[in-house]
Amino acid sequence: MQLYNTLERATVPFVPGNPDRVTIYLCGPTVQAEPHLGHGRSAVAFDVLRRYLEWVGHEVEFVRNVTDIDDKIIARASELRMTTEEVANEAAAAFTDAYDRLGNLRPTIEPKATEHVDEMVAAIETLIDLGHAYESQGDVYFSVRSFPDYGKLSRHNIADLRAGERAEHDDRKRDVLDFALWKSAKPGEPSWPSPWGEGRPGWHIECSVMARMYLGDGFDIHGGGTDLIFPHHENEIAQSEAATGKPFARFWMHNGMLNLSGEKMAKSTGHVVTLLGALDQWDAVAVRLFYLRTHYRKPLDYSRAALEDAEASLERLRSFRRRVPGSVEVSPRADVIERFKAAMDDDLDGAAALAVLFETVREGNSALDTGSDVSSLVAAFDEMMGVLGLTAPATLEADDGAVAALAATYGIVEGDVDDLLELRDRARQSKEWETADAIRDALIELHITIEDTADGARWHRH
RNA sequence: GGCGACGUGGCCGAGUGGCUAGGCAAGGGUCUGCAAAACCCUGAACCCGGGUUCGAUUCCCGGCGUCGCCUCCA
Repeated sequence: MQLYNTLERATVPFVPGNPDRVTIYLCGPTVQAEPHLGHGRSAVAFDVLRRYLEWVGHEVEFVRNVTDIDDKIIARASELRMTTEEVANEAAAAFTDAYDRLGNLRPTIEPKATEHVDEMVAAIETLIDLGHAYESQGDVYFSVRSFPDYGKLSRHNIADLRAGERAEHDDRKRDVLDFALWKSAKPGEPSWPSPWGEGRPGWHIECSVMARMYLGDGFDIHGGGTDLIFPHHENEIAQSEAATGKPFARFWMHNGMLNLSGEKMAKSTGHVVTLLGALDQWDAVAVRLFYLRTHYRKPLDYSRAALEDAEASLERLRSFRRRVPGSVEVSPRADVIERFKAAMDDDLDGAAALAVLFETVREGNSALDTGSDVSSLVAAFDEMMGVLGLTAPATLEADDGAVAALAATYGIVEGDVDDLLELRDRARQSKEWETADAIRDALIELHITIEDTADGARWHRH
């Protein structure tokens, strides 16, 4: 298997340090507000990585942190007159809900920053002892020039960074590029005790500490969005490797941004489509398919049309599977699985993997039309759908109220879709096509599609 | 200004130095109640200008354009 390693700027063979336990750390969200579609993309990209690794036989330790203390959470809490804990818990619950609905497996460990402050303080002390950090007016900063490799991930060099520095000069820092490991607390802010007074950890040290604590030094894969390469991941490397002298993570994987009207979706600008909102509007599996259609490293543009396209594609997959009800017990067709693996082994080429899936559907449909055995194709289909996390049934519920209202117009009290289908069936039998078609068309308006088959009418939410 | 990514048919989107991506939409057909849904089939592309090559959408150089990072951010 080959993966693109940002550290090398190349796609290179991926061999786990320990094949029995592949270790992945993914930068999770800062829980200040509810998730948007971009967060979902990152979560899905790495969920597919994890599922694929497990499918090919690895055990995977998958850590995704929750940053539940930072300046923005504090600002939001004071704005809403809530505690930072309340803000964080509420947002974290929204993330969990949205990620579950997307069909992501839960991380094996989901550490919270606030539960690891002691370890962070210890790590900062180590950095001070080693001369890589210094205290200044209750803050502690990492000294960038003390780490010669600084810039190796983002391919920046210190001189260029200084030249392009836009941040205002802060006289507590010895160098504009130095970044905070510890921030002193202002009155009323949540804080933890430390040798430098009451305060809170800086964002970057949180990830360094939690990653090393759960996965050890030199773990396999560190992931996140491309927007985190600099400074966040660069700083994580600096802190960790300065402290230990050992490599921090072996592979760095970064997912591309989700764009809205050609521009990056970002909380800070309010330029967002919320994830939960999208999941109320579209089938969760369609949203997932929308992500997977584009290679994970490329930018992906959100649009209504793109989601509708994904929805239609998903329907093709589902209707194929509906033709062969139940589970299949035979082994999957080997050539299909081989092609699927080839696509996934090539830096998780989801789009190419989907092509294999759709080709399988076409071949399967043709075989069904001629009455050939399709069980090994269906088995392969199920395997691939499982690895991609697309097997969930339709997630959007029929609107019971609207259906009942429709039924009422035909004199049915508290009717459901099945009642309407029964009515339509009777109309069809007596060749009252207008009535039958009116019911069908009205149901389509309610996102319910009817399929007339030899065994009678079936319906599904679309 | 520095670093980086990308520009493929109507739309989305893989990939390759010469040989079919795939999806959506469109057109044709099968089935059917003339339908709907479903299924099958079909076509069309590689930003511009040079260069390397027997041959480039694919490699190299230049241009134009879009986007990301350089500040919090998945």
